[in-house]
Amino acid sequence: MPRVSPAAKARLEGARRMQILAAAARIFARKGFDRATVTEIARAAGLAEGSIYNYFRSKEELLVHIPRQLAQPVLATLLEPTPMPASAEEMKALLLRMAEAMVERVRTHAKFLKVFFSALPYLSPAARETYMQLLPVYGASVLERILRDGIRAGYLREDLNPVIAARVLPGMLMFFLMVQEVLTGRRMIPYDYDEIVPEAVRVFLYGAVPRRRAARLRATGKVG
Amino acid sequence: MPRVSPAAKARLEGARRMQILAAAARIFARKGFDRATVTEIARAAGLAEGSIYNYFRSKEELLVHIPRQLAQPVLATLLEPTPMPASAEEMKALLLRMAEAMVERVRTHAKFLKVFFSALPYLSPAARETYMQLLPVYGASVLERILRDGIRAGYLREDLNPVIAARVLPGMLMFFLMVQEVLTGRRMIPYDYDEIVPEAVRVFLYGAVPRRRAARLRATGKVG
Amino acid sequence: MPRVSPAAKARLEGARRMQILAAAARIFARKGFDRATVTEIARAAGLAEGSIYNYFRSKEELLVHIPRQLAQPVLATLLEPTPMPASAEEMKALLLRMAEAMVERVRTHAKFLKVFFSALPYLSPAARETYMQLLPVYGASVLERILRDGIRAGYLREDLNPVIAARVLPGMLMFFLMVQEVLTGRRMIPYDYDEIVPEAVRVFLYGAVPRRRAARLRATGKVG
Amino acid sequence: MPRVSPAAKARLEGARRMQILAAAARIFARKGFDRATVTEIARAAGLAEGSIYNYFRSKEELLVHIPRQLAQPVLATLLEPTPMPASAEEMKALLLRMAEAMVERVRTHAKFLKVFFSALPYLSPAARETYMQLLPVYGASVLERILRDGIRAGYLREDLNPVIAARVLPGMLMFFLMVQEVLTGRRMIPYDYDEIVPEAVRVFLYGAVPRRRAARLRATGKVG
DNA sequence: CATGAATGAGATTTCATTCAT
DNA sequence: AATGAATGAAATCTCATTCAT
Repeated sequence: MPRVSPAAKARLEGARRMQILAAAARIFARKGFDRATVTEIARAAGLAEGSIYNYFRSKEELLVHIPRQLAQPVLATLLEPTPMPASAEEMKALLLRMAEAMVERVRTHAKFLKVFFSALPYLSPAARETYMQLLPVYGASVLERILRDGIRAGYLREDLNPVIAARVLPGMLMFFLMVQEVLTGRRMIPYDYDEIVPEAVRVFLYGAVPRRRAARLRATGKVG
Repeated sequence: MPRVSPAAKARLEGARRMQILAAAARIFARKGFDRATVTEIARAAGLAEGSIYNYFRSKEELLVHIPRQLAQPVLATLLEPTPMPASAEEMKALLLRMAEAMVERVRTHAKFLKVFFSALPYLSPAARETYMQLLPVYGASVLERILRDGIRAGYLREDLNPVIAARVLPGMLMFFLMVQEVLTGRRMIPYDYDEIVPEAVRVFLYGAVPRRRAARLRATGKVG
Repeated sequence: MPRVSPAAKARLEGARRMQILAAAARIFARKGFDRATVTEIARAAGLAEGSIYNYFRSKEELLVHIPRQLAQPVLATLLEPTPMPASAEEMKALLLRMAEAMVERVRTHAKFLKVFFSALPYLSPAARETYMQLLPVYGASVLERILRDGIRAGYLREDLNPVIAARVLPGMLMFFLMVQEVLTGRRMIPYDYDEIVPEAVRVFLYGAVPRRRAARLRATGKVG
Repeated sequence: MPRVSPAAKARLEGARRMQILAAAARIFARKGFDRATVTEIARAAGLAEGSIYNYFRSKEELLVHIPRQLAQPVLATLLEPTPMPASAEEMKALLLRMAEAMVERVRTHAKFLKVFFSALPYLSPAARETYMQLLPVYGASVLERILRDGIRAGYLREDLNPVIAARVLPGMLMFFLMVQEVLTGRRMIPYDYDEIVPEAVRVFLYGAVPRRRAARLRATGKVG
């Protein structure tokens, strides 16, 4: 005969799991998966080493469950439904907002992403599969839909490949973010993100070549 | 009395070091830094474990020295002097060549990059510093110079920020490459790089917005 | 005020103890003393781990109490009184019956005997003493009496040593049984026990040497 | 280039293995497989814990290899080519010699056998398989051949089943030995083995029933 | 009494590094 | 310089036992 209701018990167990995962994420972020020790994680969670194993079968399981419980909110906001833009200006505003959100999220979760990228390549295939579902995180599919709409509506080039463009666009900032925030952890150029982000969006939308000249080039058929 | 001349000896020692580093890179790539064992590396190099320590002080030193000796050639070709483009078309051709080279190099060294990204965040500060010099590998500084020239020559927008643009441009492909080639190892969209690369370059140079419309928008002062 | 009478309470407690010991015996039999876990035993007994400790002080106590409560019945049937045989034929029939009973019992309790032999040598002296009383299980003393009677009645060799014979006879089958049923758990020769048992008894009674030849040898005084 | 000849190295390694196995056998014998610790075994062998693993892959492997290297001599002498007996007398002499050897060996290795029987039932199937090959140690197959020859030569009953007889004969002494020497470690009857062994052989060869009477019984068809 | 989460000692195993040869 | 056996610290995981509820 249980002294606490099953519901209360489940809630309590869930809380403990969260508490452990949070500690694990902290430690993993600080030292990497292989260098973090279970004892350390337990201490960080305010438990004894053995207690961890009442909630997770192994150290690897800790890693596998971190995103599911911890990154879920991040993923959620990233994928929340966005109103389709009706013009190039609206598109620009939307892209700016998305880019700013991306920057903010990466910077906030830089430490976690560090673990993420470190551990991923060497996890067991099963664990990797679990992680994989998190990867489209960078929102390529959302972008693709938006670009496709823009082309149909005529405010984006009709010869733009939305599949490819949706995959190269995020990288403009993401790679920079990865290097600066996740890998090196130090500022690489003397600009803030509120300068970098608009510039990236402007390049994406209008290109590096001056409009007049570009128009001329296109008119004479020299541009591909 | 030395049997071999000091020079010959140095050469021999250099060769041995290269041989060990090559083996280490292979093993690190396959299993990650922490999971690779010194014994394994020694065997792969055709030596006994103990012998490694005649050439490197520790396992970490192996990692630290890999880029310097191994990535040097990669870096070299990337940075080899390129004739400055004199027009947008030449610029486009140059960017295409650079992008293709980048794709080829990342794909060739995917396994090594895997280690690189895995190990980097958790290395000792000293080791990290060593690595750092490799990071501009993606050629940002070269690009920056090229863009600056283009602006000065007038075939790139005069309000383009060459510092930022040089950092966001490589990411367009690099992030995609990282995810597809290094992290997941599986194709993510049904396009080959000979379609992806030109599209990325085209977007960078001419933007996603149609030229005519863009020109008009810019003329009415609503853009930028 | 007790809700139940002390007597009822004692009965209940006794039942619980039996229930736990039965579960322990099952698990010990399956995995051996050291590899069985208290949790496992508790689950098999339909209790939680902690509850075990309300009835037994430790895991070893479980083992110590198993024979007393559980092996008692086994032992009892094994030692039940047998009518003395009056002739060699009756003796043969009796030995056959005893042997068959032994085979049946060993096979039935193979799992229990497995624990028995595994744990015995390493128990605390006290625990071992408890077990020891089970050892004459193989009924040597009963046999000895029967053989002694047979010699006195003249249908067994007068120079037969009943003490020794009573100890070597059971082994003919027991050792085979131990190896085949308890230790390896697989059939070792292509004969069933209904062929093996009579053959063993026949050898015991009439020997391996042909009667005529034996008679001759004995007559010439060469045997002995 | 090895400093020591491969032969010398192999010899040295073999010696170390023996040294470790001897220590393992001692410790296993004292505490049983599960309660013995690798550290303990290492200390007993005069090594550090880790060193054990330079010679054996796991603790279980230690157990598995003990018989092979330790019981090898025992087995060897047991299986050494024996001249086939040409008469019942020679057969008797041979059986006596074999039985005496068996007694001597069991008594010498009583402690090891204790471990052997304790651990066997719970080993991994693979390990058990390895052991299995040792089990016919008690010489059943050798005996079987000898009995078969005896039957063919006519000095053993032609209706004797050599397969069964070869399996029940060793048990006559082995079971007694197991109980007295291995399990309880104390003398159970007031006879020495130099009385027990001949009596067992005599019973096996000539049976418990007096020859004359047996002959008569067989003649009247009441036996067998 | 029943429960089962918490505990932490202890066991096995790995592996970077040392060092005698 | 090369070797690889030896080392032992450290890591993961198990499980008997306790104890608050």
